[in-house]
Amino acid sequence: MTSPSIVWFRDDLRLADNPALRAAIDREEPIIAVYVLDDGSSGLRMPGGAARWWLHHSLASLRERVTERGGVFLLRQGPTAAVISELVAETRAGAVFWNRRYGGPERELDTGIKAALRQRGVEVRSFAGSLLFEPWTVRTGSDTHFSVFTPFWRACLALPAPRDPLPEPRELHGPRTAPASDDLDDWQLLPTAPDWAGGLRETWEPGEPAARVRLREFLEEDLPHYDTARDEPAAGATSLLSPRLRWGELSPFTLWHDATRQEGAGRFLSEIGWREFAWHTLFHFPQLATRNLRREFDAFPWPRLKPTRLAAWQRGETGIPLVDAGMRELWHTGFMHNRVRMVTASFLIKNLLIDWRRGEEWFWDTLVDADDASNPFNWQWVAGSGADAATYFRVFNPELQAKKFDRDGHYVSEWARDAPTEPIVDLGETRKAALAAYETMRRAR
DNA sequence: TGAAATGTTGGGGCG
DNA sequence: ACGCCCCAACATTTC
Repeated sequence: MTSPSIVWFRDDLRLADNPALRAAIDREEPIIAVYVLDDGSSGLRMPGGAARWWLHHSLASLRERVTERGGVFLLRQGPTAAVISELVAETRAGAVFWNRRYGGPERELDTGIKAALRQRGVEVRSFAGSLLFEPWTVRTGSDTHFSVFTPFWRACLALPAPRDPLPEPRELHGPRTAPASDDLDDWQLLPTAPDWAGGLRETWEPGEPAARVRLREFLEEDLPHYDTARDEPAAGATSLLSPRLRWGELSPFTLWHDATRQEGAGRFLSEIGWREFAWHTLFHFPQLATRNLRREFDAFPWPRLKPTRLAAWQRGETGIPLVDAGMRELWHTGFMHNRVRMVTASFLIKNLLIDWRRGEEWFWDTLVDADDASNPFNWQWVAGSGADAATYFRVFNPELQAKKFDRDGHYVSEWARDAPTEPIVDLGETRKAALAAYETMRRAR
C-alpha cells in the first residue's frame, strides 16, 4: 500500500534546485506533481494576458520533462484549497510538499491548507525556493524590517550565504495509474481572437532548458560589461532572466551560485537584491499593488483621468520617441528594458499626471515577468511613494535619457520608427505641473 | 537609478 | 601688459 507524495508546483516551474521535489524524492513514495489554476475565488491576483501565455508554455515544458522522467504531472482547475484537498483524498496521498510563496493572499491560503491537511494526518512541508533570504530572517539592529535598500542588502550579505543549488533529478516515479488531469489547451491561457502573441513567440522560449541556456550565455557574454552596457537599451546586455525568475524556471540559488563565482558580478547580484527587497516589502505590506507605501501620497492631487492620454501611452503614441519605443517593445515582446521602464513610468506619472496604479495594471497585463512584488514595488519607486523611492521631483526627461543612453537612436528606430512625432504634452510645462502637484501634497500634510 | 537653475572658474579675444 | 567681457566647462543647489 503506497501513500504518494504530492508536489504542488506554483511559481517554481523547474526540476533543478527544487527543494519540495527533492523532499518528495527522498520520501521514496510515488510522486504526483500538480499545478492548480485557481479560478480567482481565493483572493489571488490572476496573471495578466502576457503572463498567461508564458504560463501555458512553461507548464507544457515542465509537464513534458516530468513525463520523460517517468513521473506524472497533473493540471487541475478550481478554488485552490478544495482542489488540493480533493486530490489528497482521491490519491490517498500521505504527504504534500511545496516551495513557499510570500504574498498576502498566498500565505493565508497556504497556511490554511497546511493546517487542514495536518489535521487529517497528512505530512505537509514547505521549503525556501524562490527567495535567497526569507523575509523574517532579515532584520535591522532594532528588530524592524529595512526600508532602505543599501543597508538591507548589506544585512543580507552578512547572513550565512545562500545554500548550494540542488541537482536536477534524473528519474521520477509516479503512481501505477495516473489520476485525471485537465487538458492544458482547455485552460485557454493562450490568446485566440485575436492571436496577439506572435511577438512573444518570436522573442521567447519559455521553459527550464531555455532558461539555463540564457543563464550560461549571459554569464559568459554579457556579465563582463554589465556595469556600463546594462543602461543602454539597444545594447542587449541585460540578463533577460526576469521571466525565468518570475516563473521559477531558474532558481535564485542557481543564479547566485553561478554568478558569485565570476569577477565583477556585484552589480548584477545587487539587482537580484532589489528583487529580494521588493518581495520583502510585499511580505510586510501586502497591499503594495493598491496602496501607497508612504501614506502621505494618499493626498497627492491626481487630476481626473484623461482616457485618451492613458490610451496614447499604452499604444506608444505619445509623440515622445523613447516612450513610444518602450511601450511598443512591451506590446510586441511582453518585455521592456529596465531603463526604459523607468522612463515610460516617469512619463505616465509625472508628465501625464496619471496615477501609478493605472500604469501598474497595464504592465501587469502586458509583461511576461510581472510578479506581485516587483511590478508594484517598482511603480511605487518611480512614483516616489515606495520604499527607498526616487524623490518625486526627480523627473526623467525622455529626450535627455535618449541622448544619454540611446545616442545612436538604435533602440528608438527599432521600435518607434513610424510612431507619431508630435508630442501630446509639453515636457517642460508638464514637469512644472507635476512639481506643483507634489508641493500641494506636501502642504496637505 | 535626474534635470534645471544657479554659481564658479578659467581661457581667450579684444580694446 | 592689463582689465574686461564672453562663455564653455564644471560644481553646487534647488526642485
